Amino acid sequence: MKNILIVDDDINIGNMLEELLTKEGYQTTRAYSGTEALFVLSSKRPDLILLDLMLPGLDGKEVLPKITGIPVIILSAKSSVEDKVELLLGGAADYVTKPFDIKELLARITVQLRNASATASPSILKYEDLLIDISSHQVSVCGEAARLTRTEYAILKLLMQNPSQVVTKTLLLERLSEDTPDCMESSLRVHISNLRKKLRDLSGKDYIEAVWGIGFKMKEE
Amino acid sequence: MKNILIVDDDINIGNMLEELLTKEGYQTTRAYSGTEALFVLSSKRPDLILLDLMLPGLDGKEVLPKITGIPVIILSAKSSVEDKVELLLGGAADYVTKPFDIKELLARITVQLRNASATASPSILKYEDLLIDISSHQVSVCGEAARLTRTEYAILKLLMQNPSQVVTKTLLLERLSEDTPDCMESSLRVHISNLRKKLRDLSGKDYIEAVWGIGFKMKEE
DNA sequence: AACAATCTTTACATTTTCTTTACCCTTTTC
DNA sequence: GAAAAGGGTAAAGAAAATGTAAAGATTGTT
Repeated sequence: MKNILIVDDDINIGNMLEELLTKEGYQTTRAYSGTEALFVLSSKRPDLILLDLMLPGLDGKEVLPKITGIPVIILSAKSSVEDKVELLLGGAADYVTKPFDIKELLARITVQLRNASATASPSILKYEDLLIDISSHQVSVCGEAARLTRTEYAILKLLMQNPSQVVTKTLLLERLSEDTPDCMESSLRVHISNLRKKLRDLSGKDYIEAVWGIGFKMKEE
Repeated sequence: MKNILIVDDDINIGNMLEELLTKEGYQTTRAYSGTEALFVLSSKRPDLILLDLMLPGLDGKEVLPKITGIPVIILSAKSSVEDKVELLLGGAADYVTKPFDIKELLARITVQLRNASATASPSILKYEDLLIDISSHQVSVCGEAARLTRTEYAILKLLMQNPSQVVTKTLLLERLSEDTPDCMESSLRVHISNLRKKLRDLSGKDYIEAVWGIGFKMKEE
């Protein structure tokens, strides 16, 4: 059953939405401010978020960029094109102006959930004896927990998300520099070396294969 | 560069969209009826489709279900909720009513292209028993993976992208020198020889044919 | 401020790939 | 048919990319 987070300080609209969505067979969660929404998200991962723009405290515009991986439909009384453009380009999946038609909203929710399930990424990655639990950020090798640094974790995750695929050095560097701004190729080599060593110490195997001139990939068994 | 198919029988709106999208850096293709749209799609795969509803002959509603795998934004003068719901649930990615704001449309196009690139489908080149998966940088010959060097991969890819065409030595050298600055013709010959050998070891066949004085091409079967 | 964990740089060994060279074969040209 | 030019392959040396250890720089924590 799909779970939808409703973020709106207006009790009436919130209740109406909750009742409507429940009747349609969705589970709902409520939040009444931006900060509360983020708090909820720190422990839960709903399938979709309905986000009002005018919120007490943290504004909807400020909340949006902090949400990743979950489609957000903006619900707003503001119908200015500038707002729409800003939020759509800022990561919103759709923008519906109040007052909205209930059936249209339901249809747009369906569209987003349809998209999301097509893109859905599993929360547990498995590759032979390697396991990554994305949500808890944990890695286990042959049943034992591995202590990886943030960078090592990011590298392994990227490789395991595309098994049997070559992950280019360029892509790796790009992703890693989201956390740490500058990362030379020499540095990447060292991280991979360290990662290999940790995995080897726990399993005896080498899971990572270099593809000369291109990048790295998980070894075929 | 992203390609957008504009399906609209209204020349003025179509021209306006084409000009606008071109200015934004998109490639555009035009179709003026539903049947023409489907005809275009039988040979081309644009990244996104802007579909008008009221079309001569085959209606937009009838065209939509025949489109799969490409996001469709409906552009329509009809603003009735029934239409919106029907089309959104019927597979449309978004629904924009005419008259629309240009900036909003561009933002919604960006959103759809953003979604689509996340779901990126593998692009595969095929030639008899040879397969290249461009996205994962893999080559398989008769089902078995081939270990090609960067240069060998580049040569094979170039040949397979233009099958039945002769790829000139000049062009090959030009492309190869993107990676490695200096590459003489003698060197190219050796690369092709090595490539042939690897393919031959896996398949028993020789796929590459020399065209005297000009360059190389894939052998006709 | 001292400490620990992590990341980056440096340096060098190792491995793979690329280019050159040499020699032989095939096709074209006269 | 002989000379010239184009193409195929093997082998060796040159160049480039990778693997790893160790030292220096950065960051965050107590």
